[in-house]
Amino acid sequence: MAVTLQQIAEKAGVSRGTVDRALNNRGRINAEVAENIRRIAREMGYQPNRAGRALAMSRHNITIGVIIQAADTPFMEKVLEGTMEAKAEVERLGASVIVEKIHGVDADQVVDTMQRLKEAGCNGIAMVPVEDDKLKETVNTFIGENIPVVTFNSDIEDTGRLCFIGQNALQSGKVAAGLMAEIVPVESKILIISGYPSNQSHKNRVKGFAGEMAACREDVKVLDVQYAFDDDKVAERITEEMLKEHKNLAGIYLAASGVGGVCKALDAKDLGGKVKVISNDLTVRNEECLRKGTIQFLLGQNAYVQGYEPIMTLFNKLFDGKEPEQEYAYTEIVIKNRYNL
Amino acid sequence: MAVTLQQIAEKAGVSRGTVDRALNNRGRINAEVAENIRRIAREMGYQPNRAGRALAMSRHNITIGVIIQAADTPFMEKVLEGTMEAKAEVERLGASVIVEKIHGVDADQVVDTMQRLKEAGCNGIAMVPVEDDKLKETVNTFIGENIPVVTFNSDIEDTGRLCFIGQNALQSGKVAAGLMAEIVPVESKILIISGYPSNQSHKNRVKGFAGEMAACREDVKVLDVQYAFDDDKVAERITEEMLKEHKNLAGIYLAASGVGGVCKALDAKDLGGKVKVISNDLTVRNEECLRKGTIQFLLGQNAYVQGYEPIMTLFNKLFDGKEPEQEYAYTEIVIKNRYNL
DNA sequence: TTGAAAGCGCTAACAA
DNA sequence: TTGTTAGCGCTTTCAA
Repeated sequence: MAVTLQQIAEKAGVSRGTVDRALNNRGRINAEVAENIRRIAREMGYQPNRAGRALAMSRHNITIGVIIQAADTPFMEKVLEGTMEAKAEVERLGASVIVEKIHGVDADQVVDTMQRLKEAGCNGIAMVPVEDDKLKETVNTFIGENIPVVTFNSDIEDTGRLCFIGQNALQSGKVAAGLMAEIVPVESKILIISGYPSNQSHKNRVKGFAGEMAACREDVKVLDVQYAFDDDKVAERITEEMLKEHKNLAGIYLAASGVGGVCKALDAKDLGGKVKVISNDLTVRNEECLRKGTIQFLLGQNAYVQGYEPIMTLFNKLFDGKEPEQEYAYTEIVIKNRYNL
Repeated sequence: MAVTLQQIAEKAGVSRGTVDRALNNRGRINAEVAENIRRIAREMGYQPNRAGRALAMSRHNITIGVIIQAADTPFMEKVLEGTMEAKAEVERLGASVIVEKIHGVDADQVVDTMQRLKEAGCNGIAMVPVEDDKLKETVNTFIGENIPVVTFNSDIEDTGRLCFIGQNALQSGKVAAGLMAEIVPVESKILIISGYPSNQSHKNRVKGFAGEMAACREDVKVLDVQYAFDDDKVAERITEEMLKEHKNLAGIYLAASGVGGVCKALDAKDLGGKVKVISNDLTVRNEECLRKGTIQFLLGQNAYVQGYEPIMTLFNKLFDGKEPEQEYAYTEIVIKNRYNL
């Protein structure tokens, strides 16, 4: 059996309350007595019982608020799945989680939701932020009021937010480059299709890809970046045009959405599997293309973890006082081919 | 706040004990009353509080025994890491975990250890088994005595063991084939180096690789399987010989250990990066070769999960009565290139 | 500065 | 068949 507070108390000849004060640095205790108790606890290998702690703490009514973009994409659905799992898990330990879905990328709405969550008694907030000054300000206000904020999926820089959980977009681009470098022939051309020029994460993927490609395959020419605005139709048109223009186009790196369009264009010319395609996000449709062989690799960003971890991070902070291990918790970059889906 | 037994009891006009009996099917209760209570619980969205449950159950002294091969390989060290993490986690909920490391692959020793763990009061066993009839018998005896057994890393067939947690070796071979098929040129030759002819998991990897290779790259010739007996020296010699014998050797698939030897042989002829190498296991030395570019891909089998999950699976079974979701819990097959290590 | 005691939600033994 | 109660390990309040 594990060591309990009571056992330590007996050995130290004091009461349970005193041991508690000593081990949790609650003050109101004689320094020597405290030191002695800590020594005994160390010697006995004391590990606090989480169940007992959770039960006693359940009076504190720890509440975590989550602000998440509406789950209208398969990716966000997967995120939400992780969120709901984490919610169930911490609620079984006596805490509460309030999930607020918002639609579109409206900073004001995010700010309003934060306020509402605070009024509802939230002790911590996890959210997918948008780039906005007023939002930054609000985040810092919350921090000042001792309400930690965790960002996930995208980050909001220069604030006191506790940590960010999401993908290292630059690294993701590099991983794609490493794959592409292995599978395209010498002296060939490669096309990059991105989403929005303004999107930070798309930008970083492209940067990582182009940089690494230049570094390890000097013979390959990377064409100017095209933007598909996450639109299959646009991606299809771009692909068609570039295929026409560049005879020896050997590979396409999709830094954002548009797989469907690219595949349609390739299949129409019977080039599926010939022109190598590497893309992002493990959506059902993307996986289909992978299985068919029209695309060669998909890079995943572990949506589930992105939904799950922020809540757990906040819970650990609020419940155990444990700070996250690092400020940037990058999720693993997952490589999928048709066999390990 | 979450719903409690007490709240249900009040609404149903009965006592907490009765609600407990109803929701946990403990019998000794009027069927109609029970049904009514269950309905109310459902309506109120009752979720049992894990902390309360854990605390009450801690009198049962749930003990889990783990039998693991000595941690003298980096892989097993990683497994052990997962084991220790899971141990800490369930012990913080009031259970106990006894980890027994054994040396070599001696069935008798495994059987002895199982007996010892039973005498020490273990209510469940997680282990890396070896193929042996006496061991099978012992496993079945334990099952008969209501002590569930979970196998991990390797499996033991035809017994009543609760489940197996580990890699799908056949699929791992296929994933490797999918990668190799993308990176070797037409009309080239590929070498397979396995470990032991008798090792089930090596055999399955080879089978998966060869089968899939034949299916998707008819132009490529797969040479006869060579065995390196997990020995770098042997792997090196094989590589040297085959390089001499086959001019257009384009790829090597290593189904077991020996990466160091293969790389040495390739580097000696300045063929690192030219002859494509795909291997298994994310050991430090292997990762080094990947970073240097001498090998192209490593397939991981998530050692940590293999150490962690068996304990959690047993704990869920013993604590919640929850059966594992599937009999074969295959760990994800992880693809690593030099950028996502 | 310390001790005593109540209570968190649940299980289980005992009493009715 | 049902109710009552003690107790799991911990936190926290109140009293000493």
